[in-house]
Amino acid sequence: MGVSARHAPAALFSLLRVAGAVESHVDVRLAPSGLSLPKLAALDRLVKAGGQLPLGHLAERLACVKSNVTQLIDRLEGDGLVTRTHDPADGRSRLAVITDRGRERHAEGLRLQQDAERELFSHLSDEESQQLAVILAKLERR
Amino acid sequence: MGVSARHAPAALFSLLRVAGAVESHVDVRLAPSGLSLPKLAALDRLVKAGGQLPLGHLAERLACVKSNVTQLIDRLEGDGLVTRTHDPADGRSRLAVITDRGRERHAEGLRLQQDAERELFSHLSDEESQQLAVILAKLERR
DNA sequence: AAAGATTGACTCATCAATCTTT
DNA sequence: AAAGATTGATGAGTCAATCTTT
Repeated sequence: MGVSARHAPAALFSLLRVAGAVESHVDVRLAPSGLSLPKLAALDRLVKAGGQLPLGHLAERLACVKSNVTQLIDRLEGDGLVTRTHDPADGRSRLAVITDRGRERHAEGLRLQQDAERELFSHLSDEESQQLAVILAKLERR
Repeated sequence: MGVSARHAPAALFSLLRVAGAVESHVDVRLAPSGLSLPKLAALDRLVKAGGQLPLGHLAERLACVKSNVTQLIDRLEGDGLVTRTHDPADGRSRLAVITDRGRERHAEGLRLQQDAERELFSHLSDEESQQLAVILAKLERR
């Protein structure tokens, strides 16, 4: 990285803008399922965990704050996709349990999300996909 | 792009996660100025436009919906960084006008944002910056 | 009627404070 | 006291409905 090293101007805003566009594209594709990306992500973690998780663990796996999960589960419960039960092992803890409708919806949403993802990234060559992975890893490591 | 063409697994979530991390990193650096990235962006458009803009035009330049600008300007007005005036040319229109404090804050925030951006992207080689620009352009074009 | 702005209702995220259970 | 969850306030974004002015 020599004296001439200069990142593209407005790389920051470009990255944020594209990420926003990509996110909203996926959201649109997801809309027919009645799911948002955050809701799908929560259902996905539950399915991957075998159907249920304490809210605190779910927050960890979603990399967000616990109060956010409380509200997200409120909405998913309102949709009938999740229920809350007591944790038999610890009276302080609540379990989020996915319902049958929740599993169906998850399968549908996952399919739509993967279609959208394939569509978006199919415009990149193998080489570009590889480059992107490297660059994102570098950016993530501060 | 041959038969073997496959994008990196979870490229979508990787992109969204990194964008979120980058955004929050910049937000942290910006915090001492009392500005958020959306507030800085609004002030920046005003400065670039010579100090004032009708709210509708500001919404266009921020690529967001008008009601969002209404609320953003509410908050900036509360901070004393912007004032609202009537548009002499059209009674329906309101002008967002940046204040002196707003200009100072903008200069400070811009400096902090640019420092953070430089820091983030300095880890990329010239070549990688170039690659990133190309890839983001492709992703943006659907 | 159409354009500009605002308001109200909602999603999603944060933080600080609180309540309950351990 | 500490851990798990919730509540309340706030920021940032969307959409639909409304008010005012053209």
